[in-house]
Amino acid sequence: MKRPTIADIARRAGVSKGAVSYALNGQPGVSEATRKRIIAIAQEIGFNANSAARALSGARARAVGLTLCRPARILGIEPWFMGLISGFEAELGAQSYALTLQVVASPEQEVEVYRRWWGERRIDGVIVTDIRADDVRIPVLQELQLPAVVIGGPGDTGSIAQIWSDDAGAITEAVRYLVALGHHRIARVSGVPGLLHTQVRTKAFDEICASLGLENTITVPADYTGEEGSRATRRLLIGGDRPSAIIYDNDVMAVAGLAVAQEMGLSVPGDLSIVAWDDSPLCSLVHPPLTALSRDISAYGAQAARELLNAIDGKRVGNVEAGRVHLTPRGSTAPPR
Amino acid sequence: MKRPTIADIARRAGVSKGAVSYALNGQPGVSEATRKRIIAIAQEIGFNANSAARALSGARARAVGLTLCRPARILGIEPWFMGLISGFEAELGAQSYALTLQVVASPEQEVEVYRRWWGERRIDGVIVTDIRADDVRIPVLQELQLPAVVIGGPGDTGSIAQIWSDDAGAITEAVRYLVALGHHRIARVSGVPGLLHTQVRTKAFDEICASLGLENTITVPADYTGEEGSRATRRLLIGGDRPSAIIYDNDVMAVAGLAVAQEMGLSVPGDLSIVAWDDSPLCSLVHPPLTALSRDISAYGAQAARELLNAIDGKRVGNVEAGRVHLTPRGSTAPPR
DNA sequence: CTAGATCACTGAACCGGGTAAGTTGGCAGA
DNA sequence: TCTGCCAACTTACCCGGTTCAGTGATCTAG
Repeated sequence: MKRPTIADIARRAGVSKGAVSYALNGQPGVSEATRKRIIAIAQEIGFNANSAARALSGARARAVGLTLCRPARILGIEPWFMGLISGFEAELGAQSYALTLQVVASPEQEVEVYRRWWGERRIDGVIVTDIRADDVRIPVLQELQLPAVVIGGPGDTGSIAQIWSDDAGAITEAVRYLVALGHHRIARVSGVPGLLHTQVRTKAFDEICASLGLENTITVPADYTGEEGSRATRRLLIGGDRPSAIIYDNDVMAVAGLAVAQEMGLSVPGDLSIVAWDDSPLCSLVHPPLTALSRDISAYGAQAARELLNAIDGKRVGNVEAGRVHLTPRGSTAPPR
Repeated sequence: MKRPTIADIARRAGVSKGAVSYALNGQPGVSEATRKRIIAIAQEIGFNANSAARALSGARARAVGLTLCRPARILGIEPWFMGLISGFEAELGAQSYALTLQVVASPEQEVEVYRRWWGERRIDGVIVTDIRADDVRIPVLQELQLPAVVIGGPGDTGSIAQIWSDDAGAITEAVRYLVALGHHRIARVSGVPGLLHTQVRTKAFDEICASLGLENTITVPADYTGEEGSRATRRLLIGGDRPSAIIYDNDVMAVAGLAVAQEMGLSVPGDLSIVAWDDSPLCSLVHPPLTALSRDISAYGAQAARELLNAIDGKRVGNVEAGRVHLTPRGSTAPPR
C-alpha cells in the first residue's frame, strides 16, 4: 500500500508542495481557506509526515532515547523502570515523541550507544539513570552536546539538567519514625554503592543515626536483587546483636528480606520491622504489607520527560527536585517486642 | 559539533559519495584496497550513517515497534514485559535495530499508533502482544501490510506470524502434578478472559479436570493485578468447599494469593498449595517460594524478534512454538493435609 | 589486433519533507 | 497611470544517504 506524501496532497489541492508544508505546520504563507482545505485533505487520506524526511531536513528526529543498564533478571522484576517509562510516555506521547529503548551491559557500552544514536541522528536527547559519582557518561554527553536529563542526584553534572528526589530527607524521616516506635538497633540494606543516590542515602543515614545517638547502626551493601537482599538480611539476622528494624533501598530486597525473616521463624513486625524504598504494588502484595518510602515514580518520569523536551527546545533547564517522598506506614513496622 | 557524513569520507578518500556507500555496505563496485581505506577513514572519524537519510532512500527505518497496553501500575510490577523486552534487545541490538516503545490505553489506540508509525515510516515492523479472539489489530496490520509477529495463541492471525508456547500442555502438567500429590479440589485464578491464551488455558484446564474426573473445579476470572488476585483468592477460600490447591495465571496474582492465605491463617502448602504461571524471580523471593510453570521469557522474546526480522526481510514466517514450559516445584505445593 | 566484457569508479537522480528566494496579482496611494 | 507593497503562492535547492546509468581503463578471447 502506497503511503500518501505531501505531493499527493498538493496534487489534490491544486497547490505546490511548499504550500502544503506551510499549511500543515501552521506557518504563514497560505490563506486560511487554503490551509483548511489542505488540512481536510490530509485528514481524509490519512496523511502522516514521513519521520525520516522530516528528520533529514528539519534536524529533529522527534524521538528520545533511554538505556537500561541492568541484567535482564533484575530489570524484569524491578517496578522502578516501568514506572518511569510510563511516566515518560505520558509526556512524550502528548508531543508525539517516540521513546527508543536499549538494554546495555555497562556504562561504557551506554556511552557507545549514545555516540551511535548521536551519529545516526536517531534521537534528539537522552534520559540518563543510575548516575554514579564521576560518571563516565557526563563528559561524553557534554562533548556531543546531546540534550540530556539526569535522573538521580543531586550531584555534579555540569551543564546537564538533573531531576532528583529528596532521598536524604526521606531516610531521615524513616529513621525518626523507627526511633519514635522505640527502635534502637536499625540496619540498612543498600543498593549498589557506586550509585550517587546510594551515597546520598548512606551519608544521610549515618548522619541522622549519629545525631540521634544510635549505635551499632550498619549499612550492608547489596545490589537491588532479591538474592543479595536475602543474603544481606541473613547476615544481619544471624549476628548476635540483631537489628530490630531494617531499611531496604528498594522494594524487591525488602520483600526478599521479609521472606528470610519468615523462614527464620521471626515475626514481622513483632521481631523485626521492615521499611522498603519505593512503594510499588509489590509492597501491598505481601503479608504483612510493607511500610514504604513512597514517591510517584510515574510523575517523576513525566517531569523528567518535560525537562528533556525543554532542553531539546534549547530552553535552559537546571536542577529540579521532583515530588515529595513520604513514609507510608503499613503492617511491617511496629514497636519492638 | 558537526557530524561526519559520507561526503566527508569521500573527500578525504578522494573518491565519490557513491563509492563510499558501496564500500561501507559491502556492495560490489569498489576494489578491496579502496574499501579498506574507506572503512579505515570511517572508523577514524567515528562515522555513523544518518538513520533518517538511510530510511528516506533505502526504505528501512531499522527500528521495530512495541506497544504496551496495560495501565501503569500493572506494567511496573509484571516482570513479563521487561523479560520480553530484554529478549528482543538481545536480537535487535545484534542487528543494530532500535526498539520503539509506546504505552497505550486500549487496543483501539494501539491501532492508531500502528497507523501513525506506518505513515511516518518510523518502524519496519511491530510485535503484537495480548492477542484476543478476533483481535481488531490483525485486520489493520494486514491492510497496512506492516510486518508483524504476534505473541500468544495459537489462534487465527491470517498471514501474520505467531509465536506461542504450549500453555495447554503446561496447565495439564500442573493439574496432573497436583492430582498426583493427592489434590481433588483444584481452582484456578485466570487472567483477563478476553485474551486468547487465557481461553486456551481455560479450555485445557476444563478438559484435563473432566478427564481426570475432578469435580468442583472452578476458574475465577481476574486481570493479572495483585488486587484482583487477592479478591479472587479470598472468594475461593471463604467458600464452604474450599479448594486445596490454586493455579494462578501469573506470578503477581500468585504472590497476592499467598499473602491472602497467610492473612487468613492458612498454611501454605499445608492447607493450600499454590502454583504460579511464569517463573520470575518474584516466585523465589517470597516464603515459601512458589511452585511455578517456568518458561524462558527472554528466549521467547528473542525468538519473536528473530521472526520479526525475518518477516521484515520478506522471508515467509509461520506459526512457531517457542521453548518448553515446565513445572518447577518449590515449597508452595505439597500433599493436602 | 580488435571487439567485447569486466572492473572500478563517477555523476546524477531520487527519497519526502523544509524553507529561502523569487513570482504573481491585486490594491492603495501619489 | 505608475510605483510600491503585501499576501499568497511557486520554484528550487537542501538534508545525507542509496542506486542506477554511464565512462574510461584494463583484460580477455577470437
